[in-house]
Amino acid sequence: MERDTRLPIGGLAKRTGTKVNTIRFYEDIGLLPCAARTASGRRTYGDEDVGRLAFIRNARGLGFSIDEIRSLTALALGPGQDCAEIRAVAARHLLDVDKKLERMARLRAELARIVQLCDGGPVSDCRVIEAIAAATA
Amino acid sequence: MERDTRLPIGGLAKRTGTKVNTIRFYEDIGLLPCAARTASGRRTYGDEDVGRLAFIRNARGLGFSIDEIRSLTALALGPGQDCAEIRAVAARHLLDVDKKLERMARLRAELARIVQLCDGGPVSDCRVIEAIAAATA
DNA sequence: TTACATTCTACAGTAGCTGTAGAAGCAAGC
DNA sequence: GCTTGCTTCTACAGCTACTGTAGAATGTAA
Repeated sequence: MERDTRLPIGGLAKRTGTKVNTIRFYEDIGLLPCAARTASGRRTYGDEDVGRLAFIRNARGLGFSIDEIRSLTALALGPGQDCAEIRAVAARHLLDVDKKLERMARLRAELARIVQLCDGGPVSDCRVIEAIAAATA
Repeated sequence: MERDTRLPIGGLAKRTGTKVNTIRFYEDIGLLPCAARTASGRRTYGDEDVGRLAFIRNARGLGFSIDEIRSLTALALGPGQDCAEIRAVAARHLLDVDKKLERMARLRAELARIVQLCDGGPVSDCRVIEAIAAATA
């Protein structure tokens, strides 16, 4: 059985695909609790820390902001009947993502149109600059 | 006929939907040329400045970075036969946008799945936190 | 022991602005 | 002429979410 699998900060970094500096940064801003320290002052991490950091990284990967993650973890560690709020945070974020997607799709179309203005024609007929100057996106 | 329609910085700001500080920022970083000044030292802008700022704002709206805009204007004001390069900048940016869109669509799907884990079930069954912790996006 | 890797703190830099402080100018009303 | 209130000026701090660096200390392997 594996036990006492304490990791130094570099180990945690490798395990979670996070940079060492980022881990310290999360601790600084209170997103991660202060790490335990060895006698010489170095941070050590256990399984719980691995899980918590993995959660943070996944949430960031899903586009949650640091503040949203703060809310999520506060709710998750809180009284217990706040699941509706947790869902609300995620649902709100989903709406934001949908808005961004929509906006990006419109932008993409406009951009493609602009690039095509040049397609096939002689180089001297390029209207890309004018098209950007008149863009509506 | 309208002539001598010189604008103070606030007027240019309104005209182009840009904040005053942003205009000064663009001048600072050399994206806009140094503005002409009145006797008392205030910036004044003419039609050309309106056009150039409008171009910058549209390009930003299309997601071009400041550096890309720098390239575009340099090419546009340059020798003249660089249109292929202009198109290349825009096409490269389009590819970037496509990549981002793809990534966001995947993320959106994962997020929707997670939010749905809660749908209709009793509040105490919410698995959003666990789902985020195990997310693959 | 010597060398190299890792960690420590502390701080500067990234993009693209945005906001603020404090001083000066300007235009209108009385 | 004077006051009020808006705009502008410079200069700098702050925002998000990290990332990179310097310089010192500590750990590990040959």
